Amino acid sequence: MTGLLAGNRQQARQRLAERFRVWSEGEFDAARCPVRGVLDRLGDKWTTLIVIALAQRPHRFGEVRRAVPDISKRMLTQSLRDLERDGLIERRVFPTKPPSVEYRLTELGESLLEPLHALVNWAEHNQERIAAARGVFDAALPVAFGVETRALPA
Amino acid sequence: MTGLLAGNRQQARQRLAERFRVWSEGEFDAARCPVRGVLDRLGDKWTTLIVIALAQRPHRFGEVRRAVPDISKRMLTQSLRDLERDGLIERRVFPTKPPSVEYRLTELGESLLEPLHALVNWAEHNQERIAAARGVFDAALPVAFGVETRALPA
DNA sequence: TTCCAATGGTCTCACTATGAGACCACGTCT
DNA sequence: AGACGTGGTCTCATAGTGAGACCATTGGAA
Repeated sequence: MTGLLAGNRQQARQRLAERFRVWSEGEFDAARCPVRGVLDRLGDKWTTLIVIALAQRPHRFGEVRRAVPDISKRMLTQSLRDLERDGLIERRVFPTKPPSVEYRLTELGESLLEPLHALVNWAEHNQERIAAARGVFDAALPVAFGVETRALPA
Repeated sequence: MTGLLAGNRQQARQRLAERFRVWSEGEFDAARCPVRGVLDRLGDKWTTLIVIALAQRPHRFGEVRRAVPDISKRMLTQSLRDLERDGLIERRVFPTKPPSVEYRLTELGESLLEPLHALVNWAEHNQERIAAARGVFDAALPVAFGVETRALPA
């Protein structure tokens, strides 16, 4: 197991490093690297959750809201707009009374599910290790001591 | 191509939907779903970039800062702390004068590179489609018209 | 009949997270 | 002697976010 996995990991590492080097070359325009823009969107707290919710099936506005209970209407609207603007979801209005609106993944949005699934998978597999690490870190905080372990010791 | 890719996509879709359903069952504790916590961290604008930067090799504080130029010292410090707390990176202090500090990925952090690479790969492959979609969306904004296409038409 | 809920949003207000930049203590280079 | 680089922390102004009021309409319940 170590062999193949380590191989994949090394490959991933090298490719990411390579990408990063490429981005860093030339003057740094900040928005010069388009991946930044894309990652920012995905990095959004709600965006990812909405996409996952829509992975099941199309949802209406209220359904999304119920599926992701702790999102405010304001942010839900904004996230849906952003997602629609980026072409990841599609918005359909039906002339019912009152009018109903349905959101569904586009083909582009669906293509995102694969890498997203890889990430969610990783998160599920490693959440315990992360929780453990947090416990260790928090326990090691120099609360009882007056010792400042972070500032420069001079 | 359509066959295999579509197959993977369907699989990803179904698995994500399945996960989401599981999370949604029982009363929603918000923090009940640990994946939320992990995704929030990854969703962080800077976290991901720092991890990618460290994929190359260990970096010192100032090096990370130069690698990700538009991050403030404040957020860099905080992001590095969070990453360290989650066990994704390790912090080493060397007793040089002035003391130098090195950050490197842990094994857990390195394991994140694989799904992260998948995501970055997707972002690079699809950034043009996204940019195009944004263009279309922005062009379709009812600026010239007084028409409000978003609010309910009553 | 009248009142309430649900539809999909928008708008305002308060709070919080973020970025810019000063400051620190030390040592080295000019 | 004065400026700079080390890795941070601290304050302050501004940006982003969440809570909740509000809107217009219609259907169902009281």
